[in-house]
Amino acid sequence: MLDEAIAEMFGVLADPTRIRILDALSGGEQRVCDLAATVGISESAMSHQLRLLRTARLVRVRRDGRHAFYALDDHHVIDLLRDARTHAAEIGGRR
Amino acid sequence: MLDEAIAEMFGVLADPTRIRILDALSGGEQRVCDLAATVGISESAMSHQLRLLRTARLVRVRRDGRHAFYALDDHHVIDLLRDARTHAAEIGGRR
DNA sequence: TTGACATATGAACATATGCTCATATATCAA
DNA sequence: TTGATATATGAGCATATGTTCATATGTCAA
Repeated sequence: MLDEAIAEMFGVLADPTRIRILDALSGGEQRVCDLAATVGISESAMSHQLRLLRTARLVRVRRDGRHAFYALDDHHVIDLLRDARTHAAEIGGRR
Repeated sequence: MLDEAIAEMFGVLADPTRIRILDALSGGEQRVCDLAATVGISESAMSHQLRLLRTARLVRVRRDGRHAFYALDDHHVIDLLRDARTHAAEIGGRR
């Protein structure tokens, strides 16, 4: 049953757009519109993606007036991305 | 461009069946038919899944006669699963 | 070689996913 | 309050994904 939860969280990470969003957030919190510009998708699409990331607890929101600042939720996200990068780099090197 | 590769590898991990396969393999190498029985899917489906895992370099094969023994490819796979489990457990605890 | 077993793969189908478009909600400035 | 801006969300569409069924390939025993 935990496998289901783990697969679900990997599923949220299984999209290049969302990886780019998390990359962008690794430098610190950012507003939705700035993230959209950085990543290169519409603000609507960004909102949809952020909802997924929020639901999966990969990011968290801090609201201030009419802005919403998103940030990485905890250190495990960083660890996961680092391990994934290391593995991907090794695969790439071996190929 | 690396984001694409990373997302692709997360995509391979984004399925409970494949997580169960990797779990099963964390105890050591296993034949296709045994894996199928353990995980509870047909041998055909298992073959398809193993091809995905093999292509993603998450598992490797050792062939011996008419059997094929599959095993986890490298330590990064273990690390990824461990981090994912830790994160998932924390989320579960917080919910 | 023949027949049985182990694994691999292609086609097809049903479901899931990410985007766009339209619209809703909320906050601030004038 | 009114208009502008920032974010959120529902519906719909096109594509991707996991399974089954059928079939192919390969190995061993008789």
